[in-house]
Amino acid sequence: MPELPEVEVTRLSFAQRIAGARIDGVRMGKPLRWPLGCEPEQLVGQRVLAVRRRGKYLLLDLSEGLLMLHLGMSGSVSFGSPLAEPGKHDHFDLVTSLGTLRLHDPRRFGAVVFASDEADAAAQKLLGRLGVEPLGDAFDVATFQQALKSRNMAIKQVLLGGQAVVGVGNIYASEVLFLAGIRPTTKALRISKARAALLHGAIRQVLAQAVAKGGSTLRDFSNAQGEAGHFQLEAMVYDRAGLPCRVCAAPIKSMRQGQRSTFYCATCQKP
DNA sequence: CACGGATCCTGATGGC
DNA sequence: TGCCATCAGGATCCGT
Repeated sequence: MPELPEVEVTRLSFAQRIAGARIDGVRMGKPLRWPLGCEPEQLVGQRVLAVRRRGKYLLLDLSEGLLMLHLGMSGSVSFGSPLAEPGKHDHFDLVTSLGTLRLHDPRRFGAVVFASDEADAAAQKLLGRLGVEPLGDAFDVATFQQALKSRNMAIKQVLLGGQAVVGVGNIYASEVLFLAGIRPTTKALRISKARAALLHGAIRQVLAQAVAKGGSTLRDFSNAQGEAGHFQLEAMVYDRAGLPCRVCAAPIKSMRQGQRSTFYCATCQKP
């Protein structure tokens, strides 16, 4: 469910409401991808100062530490008071004076990890190698062109890799390449500067628009207040194999790249 | 180092 | 209460 826009929409939906809250308790369900990294009691009594985002991670700044949340493939967050009794896929509750933050994650590829601060080894392991934020000023055309020049890999794989830029997941990778007119299999280092500039613009445009519209998701995305996103109504290629291209009417093609499905229009997107 | 693949887990879907 | 194969929004880890 969660690519960068969904994570950001989730953040926006509860960051203000949880700010200043005192942590009163922690409830853990089944194990997630990684252990919490501290005793749950260590969190109790701390304050949640702010909620930030880095890539697809939600970062809760605590009065004495940092709590990193990742939604994996199937995670979603809700925040409210009171919340219903935890269901079988609710694997982490942070009970606070202002409401309960709950991670619901059927596949359990998500994680909640504590670090004493951002320089902590636990934080560096997860955040240390992340690329530049696509919606920030540091994501400039020249740097992006440079990053592509060194990669002898299909451009779609580079986008998913998270080193040239973070936050582009499997859905938006197909969408962004369609908008830029670039075939997903094109090697990154063979993309001209002009086309790299187009791709750079497409990434910013698509992600920013998805955030503005409340996040995407084909099936079940909703923010922490339970409101659904609308981007799925506008996918140009993702999950549209065999359907006519919205621009040229040629049938959308699908293929596998690195165990992930890719969708593209062979007419609109050039190698 | 760069790259490709296996891997974690549960649920939905479709073919037979 | 049918069974089995395939696929799903991520990304780390490991072998080459």
